Amino acid sequence: MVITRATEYAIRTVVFLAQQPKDEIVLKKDICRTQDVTPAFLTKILQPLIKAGIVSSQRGVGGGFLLAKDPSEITLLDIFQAEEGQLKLNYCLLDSEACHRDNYCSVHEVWHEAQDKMIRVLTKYNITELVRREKENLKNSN
Amino acid sequence: MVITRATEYAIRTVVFLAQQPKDEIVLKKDICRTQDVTPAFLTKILQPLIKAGIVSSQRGVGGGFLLAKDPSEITLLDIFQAEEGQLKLNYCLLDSEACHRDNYCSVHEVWHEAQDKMIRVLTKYNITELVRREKENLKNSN
DNA sequence: ATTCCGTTGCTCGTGTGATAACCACGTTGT
DNA sequence: ACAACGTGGTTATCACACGAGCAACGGAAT
Ligand code: SF4
Ligand code: SF4
Repeated sequence: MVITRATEYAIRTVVFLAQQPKDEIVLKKDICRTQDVTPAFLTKILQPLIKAGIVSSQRGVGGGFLLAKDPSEITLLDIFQAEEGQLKLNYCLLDSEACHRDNYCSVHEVWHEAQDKMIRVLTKYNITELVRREKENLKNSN
Repeated sequence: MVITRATEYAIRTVVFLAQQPKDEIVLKKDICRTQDVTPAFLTKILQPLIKAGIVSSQRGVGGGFLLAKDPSEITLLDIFQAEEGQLKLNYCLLDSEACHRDNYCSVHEVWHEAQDKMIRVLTKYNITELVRREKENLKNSN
């Protein structure tokens, strides 16, 4: 019951990209340096983000990565699901075949409610908002 | 990001015990039969519940398991934490040494909020309530 | 002696976190 | 054109931890 390091790094990466000037192409090694991820691992992490249409990439000299869409249209849930697949707290929540008790089980309903609440929080703030709040946090700490 | 089978079975077990007449001692094999768990695995699962003071056990002839306290005082979070330890969605949420960014990171706050919401749901209903709702669900489906 | 639970150790498979080798593509200098 | 170089892309592999489950033996109660 904990998010993977891949998801954590993916979020850091997207937030970092969103902090750059719009359409600025960022080198992999710059992401690595600033976000404390190794290049090899970041390579792996970026692919799902690209496939999910969150990040796009450019090969060759002057290549690198940049956001594929406006950060205000990206949520933490998008990044999470790109890395870990559909969010589910228990198997019975997605596959109705998973447990024959699900039509009367009251625990099922509680997991469902918990999951809904969680998804709501993860979609509540987009990346633009998170960047704004981070900047504000830094300003206040000075 | 999914609860373990151990937690799932532990919850089933506690709910089952709560459905029995008060202070009725239940055999391990009866729990297994009704809740679809193997005895060997259930043995392992029950120990944390006993250590957490949720279930108590009786050895010897006529022995078995029963709830150690009133089901109205047991929440799903209690059972979860007995099996999986402290609930945390990301490492930075419990250990403040885990990430040096935590004093300004806005994502940290979001995880915190998501976790709080989840904990609130898992403590909202006690086992007595869950048993009542399950009985009601069964009645309505007939 | 019997019938229970408790403890311990083990297996086996899968997932996580990470590395590296090699491939494919774009850019640039000639 | 084209070759060299600088990027990211793909794939295979690794060590390790964890999840899920099994079994053997030990210990308490009756
Ligand atoms: S018993 Fe309830 S909570 Fe558990 S898997 Fe079945 S439906 Fe889901
Ligand atoms: S970057 Fe933020 S969310 Fe990620 S571990 Fe650090 S404090 Fe937590």
